[in-house]
Amino acid sequence: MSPTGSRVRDAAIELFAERGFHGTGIRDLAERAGLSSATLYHYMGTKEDLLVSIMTTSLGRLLTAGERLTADGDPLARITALVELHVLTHAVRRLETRVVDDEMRSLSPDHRATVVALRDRYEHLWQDAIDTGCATGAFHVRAPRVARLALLEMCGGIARWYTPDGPIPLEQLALRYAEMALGVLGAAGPPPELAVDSVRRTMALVDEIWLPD
Amino acid sequence: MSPTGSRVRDAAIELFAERGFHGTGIRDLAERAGLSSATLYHYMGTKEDLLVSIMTTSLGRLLTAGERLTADGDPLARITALVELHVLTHAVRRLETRVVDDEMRSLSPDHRATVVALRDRYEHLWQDAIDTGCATGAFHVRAPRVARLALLEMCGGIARWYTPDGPIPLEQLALRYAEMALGVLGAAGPPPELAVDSVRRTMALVDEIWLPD
DNA sequence: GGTTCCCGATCGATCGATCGATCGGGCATG
DNA sequence: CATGCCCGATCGATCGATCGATCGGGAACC
Repeated sequence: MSPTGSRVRDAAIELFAERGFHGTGIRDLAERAGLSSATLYHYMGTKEDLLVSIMTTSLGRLLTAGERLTADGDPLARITALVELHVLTHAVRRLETRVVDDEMRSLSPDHRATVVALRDRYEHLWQDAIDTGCATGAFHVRAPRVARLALLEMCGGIARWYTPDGPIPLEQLALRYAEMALGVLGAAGPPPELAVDSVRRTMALVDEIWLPD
Repeated sequence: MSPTGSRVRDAAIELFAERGFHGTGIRDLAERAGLSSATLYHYMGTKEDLLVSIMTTSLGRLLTAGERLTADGDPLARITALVELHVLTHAVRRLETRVVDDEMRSLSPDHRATVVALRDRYEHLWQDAIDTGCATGAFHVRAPRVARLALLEMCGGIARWYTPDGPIPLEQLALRYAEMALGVLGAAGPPPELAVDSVRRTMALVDEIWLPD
């Protein structure tokens, strides 16, 4: 994407996250990007196209990363990696993940269907790890589907309050969330040094997939 | 409130939850309430006044209920009751709790300060129960503040997907969330019959505080 | 001289909010 | 009981502002 195109996208992510899609005007977008409102349309389609593009690329990266992290490993390792991935991305890409999570309702039906399909594929990675863990006896959950929804909300919620200035380093935060998630699933955690290894591996993947832009 | 005033408020809750505050027009509101857009202003102040009123009454009820449920009891009983309360209200009053949780950003600074103050008082009930439980050894959490945030997001998230038609009765759902919350806190759960008693008591309080309208 | 980039001007539509006017039912006065 | 008045409730019309989007043309670069 052209440098100006990226500026437009970044401005949109900031404003959509801050004020919401309907709360952001074309002129706000243009001002933030340092362009006239007319020039904006040289770099984007409609305002909704811009939203859809932000959501699909963000969700697409999350899905790619999730698939790589769950390609092998036992259920405990897989769910741990997914929790770390979800927490880390929602922290380091706080604004765009908020847009993805909060602006689904602003999409027209067909666009929404596309985005929901992506989200469902991602959430299936979680459900599969949880169900397998329940079957092997690694997890003890009475309602696996509810557990998936609860975990996703819990981990994604970090985007609503995280700031890099907080007292707890991000790596520690991811460890805490992994511990809490295993508590939700009624599972015993791995030895601490293995947990740290897992977080470092996940952080490296997040850097690899999210940094090149 | 007058019957028509209630109709206006109900319409606003539905539309704000469905389309967002900025996504809802005065004329949408009027149509849903069965009035002209002019008549709307006989029953409300500005559109934002309507939003503030919805948020403060909803949060006020939650705070009242939370204070009553945590007036006595050990930390485990208190956090269990808070989880049940949060889950039950976010399920039975799904729309208005979504408005409270999602539309904070649509408020002007002074109105937001009012609502945030209410929310902070409510969340302090959670933090106090968690901290006390950590001090007495009932809970085992490395980062109590993070645990509070994680629990609140996990429990409130039910408003994003709950429907009464689901396969799991609401009472069971509350029990599952209480179990998961104790897992997050590293606490042993109470015997099943005590847990059921707690949920029934919380459901009765929710009915008492939320039904009279 | 075509292509890319950019903008001032402007479009019709819709926004939140207000206007003056009307209707009808209670209520005090005679 | 009848009359005249008041007022809550309601509406159609309309306000100025802003919305998302488009146009034709200028400037810069290859």
